[in-house]
This record gives sequence, structure tokens and C-alpha cells, in this order.
Amino acid sequence: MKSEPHKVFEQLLNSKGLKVTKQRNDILDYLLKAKKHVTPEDIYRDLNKKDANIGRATVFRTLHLLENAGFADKIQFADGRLAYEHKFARPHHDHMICVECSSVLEFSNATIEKIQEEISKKFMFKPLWHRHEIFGRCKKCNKMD
Amino acid sequence: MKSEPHKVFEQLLNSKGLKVTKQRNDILDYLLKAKKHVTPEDIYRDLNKKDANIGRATVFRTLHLLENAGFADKIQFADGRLAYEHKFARPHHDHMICVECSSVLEFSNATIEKIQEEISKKFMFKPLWHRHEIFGRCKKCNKMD
DNA sequence: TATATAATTGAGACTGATTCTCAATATCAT
DNA sequence: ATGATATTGAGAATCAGTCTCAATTATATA
Repeated sequence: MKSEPHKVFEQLLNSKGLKVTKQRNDILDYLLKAKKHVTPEDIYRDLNKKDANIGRATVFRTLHLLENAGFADKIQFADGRLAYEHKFARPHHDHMICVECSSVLEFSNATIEKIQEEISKKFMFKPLWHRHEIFGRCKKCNKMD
Repeated sequence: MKSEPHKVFEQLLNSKGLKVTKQRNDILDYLLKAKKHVTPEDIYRDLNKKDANIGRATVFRTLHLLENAGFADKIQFADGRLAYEHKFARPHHDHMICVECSSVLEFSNATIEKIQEEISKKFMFKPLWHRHEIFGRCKKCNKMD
């Protein structure tokens, strides 16, 4: 049986005349099962551990596909590395990122979102997405120094 | 006569046992005179147009120095490119970045800042800096399609 | 089911940004 | 002026991500 996200993904592919492939499904699977943000390199490495092989290019291509379709979000660590998470049944949220251990806490705040809307409107700016990341030290890392 | 920022920069260098060099001063100058965000490549290119030469490595090294000292801030365009701006006598602000033309609008909002503080406190997270970027289409680019 | 068409793939070359290495040079306290 | 030490630029190295292209695979339709 196919999971709901896979069905939705197939619909997207069909609607764009794109094909359903093993690689695309594997990457979506990986993302759905991951408990935290994963890097393209994580996906490449782990999927190649198992069966056959999957190219780096395909990993990037598929992540872009998922991102553009609104099925995945990316965050960027303090050193610039990118990581992705799926968005199925996960409401929008922003992140607090530990500069020591790269752990990520999620937050969301309706007031901030509303103010963003107002500011955009005032500047006649049409917002498409935003990134709100607070960098600092998590509870654990803060204790250690 | 030395500008205030240069004096402050020299103090920083002295306090860390670092040396005041022509290259460091030139880069700070460039940043101070720039009207908008500049990329490391802008700095490298323009400073080499004039006298002598300055290495790319030095540009990056100096930008990191300025950034860590809190004298410069960086933003990242939608395609990942980095750009810097100086922070002398410029209050904190965040950005709206046009995904079409990379133009940048600034905004700041005390309520958002305050909420961030509260959220951090709640999670025992010690905030060091944050990045709040709204990506979208500026007034001009929005009209064109 | 076989076939035709078009999308997809992985390998590896390529790119652009940034970092590293190291010998030559410049700064600064004395 | 001198010596100790930090800084420099050139170019090699690295790294993430993109591109190219010939071989492969998915899918619509006969």
C-alpha cells in the first residue's frame, strides 16, 4: 500500500508530465522516515548503502523537485550547510539552531507571521517564503562552558 | 584623519594582537563606502582595479574578521550567494529580498524582536544572532509578469 | 504485450565559492 | 634598526552543487 504522501507526490509528477521512478520514491521515503533534518549527502550515502546506487545529481534534482512542489523545506546551518525536512502534515515553523552542536529547535508564532504580512504589504512586496532562524547555544551546549 | 570606524577597527586589532594593514583598511573602506550589500568578489574585483593587488584569501579573511567582531553582517540571496554590509552606526534590521532582481529592502520591528527573546527564553536557548529574511517579489518585479 | 517517445538516470567533468599552504613580506614593540 | 610574529598572495585543494550525455526506464498507445 502506498502512503498518502507518495500518492500526492505521484499526482504532482503526473500533473507535470514527469515520471514516477524508484529513485524519486526512495528519496521521498528517506525524507519521510528521517526524524530530523537530513543533508543531500546523508541521503546519497545511506541510499547507496542499501541496494544499487543512486547518483548525487538525482538526489539534488529530486530535492529541488520536492522543494518547489512545497513538499520539503530547507534550513541552513551556521556554516552554510543545507539540510531538508519534509512538510507533509507538518505546519509551518521556524528554527533555533545551535551553533555548537547543530541541534534544531522548532518554533512558530502567529503574531510574527502577521507582522511579516503587514510589513510586506506596506512595501508592496509580494512574499513567497521566508526564513527566520535564530542562531545561538542550546540549553545543553550553553551549560558546558 | 581617520574615520571613527577605522579607529574602532584598530582598537579591535590591537586588542587581539593583530596588525593594522593596508589591505584590512582598504576592505573596511570599501565596505563603508558601498551603498548596498557587496559580495566578496565585488571587493576583490574593485580593489584590484585600482592599485596593486589584493588576494581573494585576504578578502575572505578580513570579512570574517569584521563579521566576528560585529562590524559586518551578511545576507544570502535566494541562490545562495553571500553579500556583506557594514554595521557602523546602523541599527539592526532584517531583509526582504527579491527573488527576481536581488534587490533588498530593510525592515525592523520591535515586537518581532521581543517575541524572539521570549521564545528563546522559553526554550532555554541563548540567542547570539538571527536571520530573518522574507523572499518574494519587489514592487517592480511583481508588476512585470 | 510490443513499440515509440520522451523523461530520467549515473558517471564524471565542471563550476564557483571558499579555504588551505607556504614562502616571502610587512608590522610593531623594543 | 632589529627581531619576533602576524600577514600576505599565488595557486593548489576542497566542497557543494550543476551540467552533459549516452544508456536506461517509464508510460501512452497500438
